[in-house]
Amino acid sequence: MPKVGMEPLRRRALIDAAIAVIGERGSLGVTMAEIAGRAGVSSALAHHYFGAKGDLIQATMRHLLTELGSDACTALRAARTPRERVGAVIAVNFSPTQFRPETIAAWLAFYVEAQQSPELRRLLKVYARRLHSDLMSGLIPLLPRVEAEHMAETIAAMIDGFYIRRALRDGTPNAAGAIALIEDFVELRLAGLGSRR
Amino acid sequence: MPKVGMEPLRRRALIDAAIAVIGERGSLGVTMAEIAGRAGVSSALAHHYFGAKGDLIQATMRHLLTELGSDACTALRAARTPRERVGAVIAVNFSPTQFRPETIAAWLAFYVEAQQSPELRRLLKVYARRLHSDLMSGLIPLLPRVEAEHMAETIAAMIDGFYIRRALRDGTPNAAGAIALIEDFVELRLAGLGSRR
Amino acid sequence: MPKVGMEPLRRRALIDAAIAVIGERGSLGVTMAEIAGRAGVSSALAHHYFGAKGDLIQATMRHLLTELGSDACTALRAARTPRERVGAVIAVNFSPTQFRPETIAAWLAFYVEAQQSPELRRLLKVYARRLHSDLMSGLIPLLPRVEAEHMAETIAAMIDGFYIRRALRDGTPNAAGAIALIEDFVELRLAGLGSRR
Amino acid sequence: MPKVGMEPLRRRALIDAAIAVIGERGSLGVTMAEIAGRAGVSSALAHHYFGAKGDLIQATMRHLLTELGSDACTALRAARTPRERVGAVIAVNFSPTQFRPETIAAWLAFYVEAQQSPELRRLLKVYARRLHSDLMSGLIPLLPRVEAEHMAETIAAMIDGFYIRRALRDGTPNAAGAIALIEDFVELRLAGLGSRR
DNA sequence: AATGAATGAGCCTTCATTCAT
DNA sequence: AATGAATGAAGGCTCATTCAT
Repeated sequence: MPKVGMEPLRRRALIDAAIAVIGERGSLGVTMAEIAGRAGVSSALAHHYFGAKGDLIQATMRHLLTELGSDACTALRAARTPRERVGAVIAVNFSPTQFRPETIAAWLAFYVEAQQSPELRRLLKVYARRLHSDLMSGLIPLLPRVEAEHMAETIAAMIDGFYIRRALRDGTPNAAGAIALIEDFVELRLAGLGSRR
Repeated sequence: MPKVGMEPLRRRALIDAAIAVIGERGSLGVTMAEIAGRAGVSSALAHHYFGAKGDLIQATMRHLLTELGSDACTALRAARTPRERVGAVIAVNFSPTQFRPETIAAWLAFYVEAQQSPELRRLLKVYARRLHSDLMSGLIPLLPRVEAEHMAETIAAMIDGFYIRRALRDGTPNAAGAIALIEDFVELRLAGLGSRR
Repeated sequence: MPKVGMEPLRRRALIDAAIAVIGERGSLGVTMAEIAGRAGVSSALAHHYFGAKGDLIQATMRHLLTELGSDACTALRAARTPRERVGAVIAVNFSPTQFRPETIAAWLAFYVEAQQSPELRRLLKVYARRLHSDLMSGLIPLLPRVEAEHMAETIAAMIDGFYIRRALRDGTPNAAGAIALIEDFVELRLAGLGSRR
Repeated sequence: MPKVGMEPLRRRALIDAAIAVIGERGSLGVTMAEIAGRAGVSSALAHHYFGAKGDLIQATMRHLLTELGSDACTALRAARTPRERVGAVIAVNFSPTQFRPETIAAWLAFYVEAQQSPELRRLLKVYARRLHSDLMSGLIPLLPRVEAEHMAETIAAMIDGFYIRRALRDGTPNAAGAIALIEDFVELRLAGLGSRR
């Protein structure tokens, strides 16, 4: 009995395996055989579904991006005020689904690889733009445009900064601490400007 | 043309070449032959002086670390007040010698690789600790201990965050902008606490 | 042409090729490419099936050992008397399947390599022990224990000695001559003791 | 002050170093750098004095051969009767100067290498011939020609056999045991023929 | 749909050897 | 007399990729 409709299942399994393996090793220098093995299939099958290794890597990153995007979307929908929108964007980046050691490691690996691969860089820019616009959607009502821009940039840098710094820590990353420090900054800035929350 | 005393020259040339090549490619996945070729020597010579590839990589990172350390030292000596110390530490990380595309790329590559290599991780932790203590040396006189700790952590994250974000930009990184945003945060926080500058 | 179930065929072909090449060159310093080429496959495939070069070498030696072991077993089963057992053990070591130039050369190469490789040494000791016990199974009924031990040791030394000496000869080794000289010694010793054949 | 007359000293030191290193590693696969290092000089100097590596190896073997030859000569001169000559030849091969682990290992390595190198094979044949004629000089007066030939060949095989077998043992080789077993054979054979000692 | 078989290309590393000093 | 400097050549090994089944 020929198995039909396996394609989406296999693709998903391979992408999950890629995240797991890349996360564990903290590098894109993992082999196709490792990824395929983790997914329980042969490396030939991985090529069958994704073509070259780079394509699987890209698909994996796209998956991460999509997941983050939908998480952000959900969080933003639940926000009632502009200030809550800002908090939601920050929180989602440190949510248990995102801020796991393996995901963090994978993100960093992608950042580095992006310098060689225009396609990966393009994808990361998509993410950066979206993060920026998500933040701005909350900040614009609270601050003058220029200050909002600055603040969005600073928050984004802090998020990435905590990601990269946690990568050095052993053990579980401390999401709550990171959120607290960023929120602290947001509060301070908004208070200083007598913002209309 | 003298043929003696080449060792230090070659070692230095190879490390410089390593930074250049790693920086260009944004990855430690460069070949010994590339690095050696850039330095104008054979790959065999690189092995002769450094042993394995990993050793050259480590030496390169140590070099970067040392350079940053001495830059920081110099900058700190010139600072007259605690507040100036904080500014000096921030500034040095974005000085023209440090915040160049190739150096930035190399740093990121090291961060990622650190997850696989305990030795590289150790080196990065040294850097992190030093950055922290340098910042604290300026913050302690200005803030209560706990707040100083938090602030040091936040500043460090912002520095790393701007590094990683600049890696995505094409063209020259904007050091001044990054400094301004971080300084802005520092000012805000110190003002808010009515600190004794 | 079937493309499945190649593994045992390839493994065997590679081991045979290894014996041939090592035999020709009289040294383990042959390249994987040479062995693989002789077997008609790429060196990558040799690594695929055996891992490292050392593993192929070990497998090859194990093969030689196994073959000698089964030859000896067959020969011993055909022996009717203790005296015939002794003769069988001697004969089998100089049988056309064992006492060929390439096999001899391979054995010597293994002996030498054994001094560096504990694993090879272990394997050679297995062979030595088996030869000893095979000889003893025939000698014990014919001689007092101590004399039997001595004789077994001497015969073993003569076998190895003729092997190493034949390695220097050009052309076909003279198996019959070696057997005759060893048998001569056995006869002499047994006669001298008035043994019960 | 220029050092003069260093050549013979250096050559000797390098040959001794070669024996030591080859003996330790039990293989000719040692590097020129290792040998030179053991002799306390640079590898370039080894090339200066010996040319290629093969030349040093040959010189080393020639040295071993010469030493054994002069040992044998001395021993033979002290022998009063033909029977003593036979004993002397046997004994000299197991004397403390010859039957040391490192010398044994070196000999075996040479035997194996001889299969690749005509020059080394030639040297080993010289040794074999000399051993044979030394033995014959004692056996001819004691036995008919044909029997003497056979016996010389057998003794030679036993000597080489004990060498190769000792290579597998750990620890100090047992010279006395080997001599006893060979002498035992000699006695037996001579007694059996009612020889005229 | 899936895989074992197979390989070419490339990289790290070693080492004998040469040369200028 | 002696050596540090330097390299070409080669080998082991890995890995993405293809192909026939």
